[in-house]
Amino acid sequence: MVTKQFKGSPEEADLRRADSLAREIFSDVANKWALLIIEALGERTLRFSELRNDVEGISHKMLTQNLRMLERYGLVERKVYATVPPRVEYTLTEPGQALRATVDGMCGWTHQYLGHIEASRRRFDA
Amino acid sequence: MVTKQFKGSPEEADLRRADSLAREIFSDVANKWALLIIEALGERTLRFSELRNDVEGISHKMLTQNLRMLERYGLVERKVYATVPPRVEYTLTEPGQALRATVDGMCGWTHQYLGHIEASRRRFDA
DNA sequence: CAGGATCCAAACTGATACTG
DNA sequence: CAGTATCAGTTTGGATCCTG
Repeated sequence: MVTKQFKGSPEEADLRRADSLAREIFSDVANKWALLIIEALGERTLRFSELRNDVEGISHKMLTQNLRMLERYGLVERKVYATVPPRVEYTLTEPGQALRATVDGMCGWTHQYLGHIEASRRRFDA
Repeated sequence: MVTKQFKGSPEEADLRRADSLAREIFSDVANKWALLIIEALGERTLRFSELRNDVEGISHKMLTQNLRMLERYGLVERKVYATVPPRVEYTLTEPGQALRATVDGMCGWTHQYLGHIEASRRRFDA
């Protein structure tokens, strides 16, 4: 839609594009694996295999896929060392660190309301 | 694992259970639909059909499914009015509001780094 | 070791039909 | 109106095999 006619001002158009872009980014980033990777990277740099261990339950494929996405978005930096065997390190960039701050908030929230949620869940299931 | 032997103290056991529970909650809540619903509910109460409109792109099925999950976790309250036609309203509970605060943070982050991300993406795709 | 490619299972979607 | 249920089609995820 909104392809043939355009009723609003150019500024309105920009806002709409920005909104849909923001929404797209949000949809990509707001998935558990991406956020758990961000959280795992915390302050320290990690290798692919270390991430695989730290982010419990993540598959090889999802790790690769999400790392590519995060790299593409400029949230993590990928550093390849031309050694044998190869060594690849991932580090949060500044935007990545900023995101991590909010993810930390979510983790804190989870722990804070753990008891409440567990109780509510038990109640609901009865 | 950790079923046959248990090496640590009982306190350690509790911490592990809490951690795996926290992780479970995080995994459920940290998906785009749940977070977008939380965000949409913001301060105001919304009906099912209003949510369907506000959370752009969500399917009937995913909306129902996520609302049940959020209700089960005690993050949204579901209020049914026995009228014809029926009216069902969803409101954030206090824990839900607390979560929303962190989701707001993520939304803010998205808008703040919009330009940076878009640029990085373009660079990566080249 | 890192990660691409492949195949199969599970999850999501959209449409539609049915209930209270 | 607000669901539940179901079906077909698409997408996503996991496991495995292969390479530099």
